[in-house]
Amino acid sequence: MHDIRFIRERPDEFDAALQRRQIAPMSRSILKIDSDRRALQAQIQDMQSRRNIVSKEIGALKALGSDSDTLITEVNNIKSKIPDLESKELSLAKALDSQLLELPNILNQSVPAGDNEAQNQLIRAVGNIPKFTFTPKDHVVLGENLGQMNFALGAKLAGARFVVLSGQLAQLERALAAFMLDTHTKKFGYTETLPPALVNRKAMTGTGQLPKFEEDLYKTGDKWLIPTAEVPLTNIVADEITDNTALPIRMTAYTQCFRSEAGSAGRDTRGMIRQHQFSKVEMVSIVHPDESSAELERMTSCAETILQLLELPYRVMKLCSGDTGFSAEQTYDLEVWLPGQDEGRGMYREISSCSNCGPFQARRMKARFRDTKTGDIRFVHTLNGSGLAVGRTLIAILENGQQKDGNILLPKSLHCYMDTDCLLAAV
RNA sequence: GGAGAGAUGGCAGAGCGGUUGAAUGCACCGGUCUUGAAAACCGGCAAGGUAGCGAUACCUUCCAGGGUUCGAAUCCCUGUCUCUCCGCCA
Repeated sequence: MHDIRFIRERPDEFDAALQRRQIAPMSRSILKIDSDRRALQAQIQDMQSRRNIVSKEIGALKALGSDSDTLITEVNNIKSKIPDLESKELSLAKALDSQLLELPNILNQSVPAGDNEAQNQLIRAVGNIPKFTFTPKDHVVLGENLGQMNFALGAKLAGARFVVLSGQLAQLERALAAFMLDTHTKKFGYTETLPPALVNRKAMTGTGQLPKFEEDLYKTGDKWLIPTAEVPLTNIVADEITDNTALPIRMTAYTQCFRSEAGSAGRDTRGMIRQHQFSKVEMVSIVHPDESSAELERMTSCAETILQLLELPYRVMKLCSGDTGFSAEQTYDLEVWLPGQDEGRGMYREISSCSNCGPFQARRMKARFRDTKTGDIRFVHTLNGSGLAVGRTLIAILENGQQKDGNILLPKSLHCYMDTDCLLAAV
């Protein structure tokens, strides 16, 4: 959400920021509503003030046993006029709110201009792309050869975009989650957290999924299934005022994530790349405004460490203006190398996304901190990042570790979690 | 699911129709004292908004939404959540 005072003071700057998001100027229409509302508000406040004064006088007169009928008439007269003005004021406030809630975050200056992912900026590539003496297979073939990845069964139980893992692959999923959580908690100081997987409308609005992206979400009753643990983790600080001394707050969680994938019909239909349900280890940081830029770099490197420890080659991309998400000021994507994609030619695929949301989410959810020295109360900055998407990591392990015979060599970091260094093909 | 109790400032906790935006304690901030610290003492300290250059004034908010009243933290209704007891249960 945007600061209305910023729009009042610097409407041109605001419109320019919208422009970068391919949105037409809005400051004029927003400020019109805003000034109408404030005029109404001033009028209401004058009446309320008079009402309060007269009511106190009535009280004083009653205490003396004097007659107060004229004053009561006056107050009733004022009161009869207030509700109408209030309802007008309320509808303007709602109009303003609904406009502001649907506008995306202002991009950081450093975000490169661009229409789509093709214009994202390569920051660095890390690790060696494996060379194969044979045409590498994709994870679907590898998983089915292991006899432990069954898409037909997923379809039978739930429908398209579901899978059933079994045996060592099911264990691998659990091993990866444990390995990631252990790394983030022990090495990087994140607090392991197990949040609800269903949340209310308020939480979804706080992080920015609602009101604009309802169609991407699954809903049951009056609750929504989380599309990412970012939602419950970030909303932990909603409506709170924490002392600056408690910052930064760093949390990590392993959860299932649910996405309707409404906008991606036909894309990535093969394999486990894009499922309705997937698991992810998420990192969330709540930080002082001065620290959020550095925290984004730190968080990104936490996610990178996982890839490095798993010996997976990847690259870091800085998202361009057209590819940066609604709530983010700035985003780094980590893309892992998947040698089995594109008929065995291989390609990079997103496996993590680390974003600095600045005060955008904090303002929506009223997450603030108090500077105990100055007494100032300000909005915190929030960041979130995947560390990592577990299903896609599993894919990467299979495709990068594959041998000619269909066996899968596991990275050293996982040996103790898997009690083996290799998955053996069943066929 | 049944029966009761409750929801007040960062926390604990008074208040139960008007002078209460809210006692008191803790925490926090400033100061006195001290070589320094602790203790003690003094002072400050809710949030959001509107108007104003500003001192400041005013409005709203005591879980949320309705209602009663000239006036509601206080009374009534609904919802949400919490606690206690009983039942059921992974």
